[in-house]
Amino acid sequence: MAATVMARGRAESSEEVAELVERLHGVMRASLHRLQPALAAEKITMGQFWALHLVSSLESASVSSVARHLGVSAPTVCGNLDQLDASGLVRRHRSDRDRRSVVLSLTPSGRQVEARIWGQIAGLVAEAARGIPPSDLEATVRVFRELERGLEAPPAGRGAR
Amino acid sequence: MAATVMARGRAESSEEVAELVERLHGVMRASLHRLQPALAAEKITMGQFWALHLVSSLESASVSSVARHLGVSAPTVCGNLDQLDASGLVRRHRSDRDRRSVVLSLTPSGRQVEARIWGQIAGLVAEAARGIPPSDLEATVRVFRELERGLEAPPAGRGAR
DNA sequence: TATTGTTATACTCTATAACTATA
DNA sequence: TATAGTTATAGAGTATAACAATA
Repeated sequence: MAATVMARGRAESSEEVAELVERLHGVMRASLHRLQPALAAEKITMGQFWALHLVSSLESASVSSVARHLGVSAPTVCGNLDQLDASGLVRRHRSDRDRRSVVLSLTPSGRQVEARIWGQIAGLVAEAARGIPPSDLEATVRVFRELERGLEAPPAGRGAR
Repeated sequence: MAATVMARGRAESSEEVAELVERLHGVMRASLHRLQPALAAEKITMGQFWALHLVSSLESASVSSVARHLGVSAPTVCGNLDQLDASGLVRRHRSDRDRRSVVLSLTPSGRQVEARIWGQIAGLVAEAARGIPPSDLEATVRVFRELERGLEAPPAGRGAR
């Protein structure tokens, strides 16, 4: 019955998962290498770019909200913002509603830099994805949505062993 | 004719690519966070693990061959190997055929550590992939093989803009 | 001269701990 | 007391440059 199918499915997907992990690692390092010239041209690092991207994406970005969405610590984001601030790409100002909090916004220059780098990233991946069937790309997006969801929360209460 | 279809396909996949990039980033950071306890338990870092994994995978691993396969510099690998060597997980010895070259091999302990961590990674991903249709996983592996291939070599001669 | 490995150095990313200001 | 942001510090990962030994 179903158990046989399950067992076969798991044995197969184990090798598939192993290959996926290696490819994921390979794609990440290759992307970073390919993106380096564009980042260097904008005098920005990858960490700074992700902070910039989140300030751009979030409704009302604060240090802690950016940190939360990126899954990094507040001091890390704070450091990235120091550099973005110094480069004139992001502005900080204290909130009037809660004076502990800092409201982040992009400068026009920050907006341009974010758009250019995001365009480079998308172009790079789109170029590498040339020739891949759209249905495969759609499946991949579905898989990654699910993987991210499944990896986010440590399944605390549920003993996996 | 085909141009219309192409244009539509590109506009659509542009958003798809953007989401894929964000999910990729999210999955990477989530995996690293989830893997931290296992790495800490083995007193090993992610960089050391990938070096260990390549010494394990390559036919006859040398510093330069590991560096090439990981896409990192020789000094980086050399440093990782220093630590793996000090932890008794990897052994180095000069090649007799070419005395410049160093032949790398896993110790029994290194083999065990590699297997345990690789198992953790695979288990983590397999758990997160529970419920994903096998056909979607297969498509994803195809996509990542192609993406890695497409990202590897800078398309030097071909002006992409 | 070219290649393999190593050391020296520097910079980024990351985290934890401690501190300040505010709530 | 708790929270937002920051500063201080330290460890890991990365790279380039300079060097040693060998080819």
